[in-house]
Amino acid sequence: MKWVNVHDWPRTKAEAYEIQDSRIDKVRLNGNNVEPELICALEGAYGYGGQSVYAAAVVLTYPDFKEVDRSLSFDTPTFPYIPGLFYFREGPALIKALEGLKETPDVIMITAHGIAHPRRCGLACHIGLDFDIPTIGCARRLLFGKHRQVGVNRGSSQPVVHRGEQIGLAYRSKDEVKPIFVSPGHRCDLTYATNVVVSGLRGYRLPEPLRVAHLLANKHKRIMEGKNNKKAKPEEVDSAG
DNA sequence: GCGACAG
DNA sequence: ATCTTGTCGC
Repeated sequence: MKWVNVHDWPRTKAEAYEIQDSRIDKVRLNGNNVEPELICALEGAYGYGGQSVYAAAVVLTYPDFKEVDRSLSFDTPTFPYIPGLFYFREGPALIKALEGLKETPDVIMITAHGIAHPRRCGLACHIGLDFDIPTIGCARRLLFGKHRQVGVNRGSSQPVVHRGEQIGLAYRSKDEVKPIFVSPGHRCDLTYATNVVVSGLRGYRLPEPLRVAHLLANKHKRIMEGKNNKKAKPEEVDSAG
């Protein structure tokens, strides 16, 4: 895939906010109601000390989820993790992974928020803008907005709202497990995003595409770093052998 | 001022 | 997110 809407990468928080603010009005929440044929899932896994990111992009058929393409990437983020500016930390790794795909999916699902964000411009929105493609945010924790308690049974949900406006959905994807949070990123609405997420559930908390991407990203990381080859602590080096 | 805070 | 083993529970 091609990164079509390229922009400079910020070095400071102020620059990041500037870029984010300039993109808010470009986010579109319509234009997609057709069932996808190919879906892509994006996920990043952090290396030792959280100083490196291994990303995985996997393209699957929909709705049977057979893998047709995958791409792995590595990046050493320079931007810190700041709630609300997550894109500027993990974005480079995710973009690299997407650039390595030969297949072009109809929609991308990402472990992050879309418009359920303080400025309605979460990571999923940015990725959608970057590649001009529909994106769905599916996060494990709430970043912004409020919702009433979600019923304990699978399928229960509550709208995530802010000042009376619904910006996402808290959805119980599995009995007695914490809900997940769905919000559109770009070129789709919440209904579409929810449908795609829910139709991807296969008995686990996360929809199958993200589950696959998650496993892939972690596998990638372990292969590169070695499961038990983390940097030894100094004292262990001295006393060893 | 205090608490919250995607990964 | 990551560090980290076994272990309690369905």
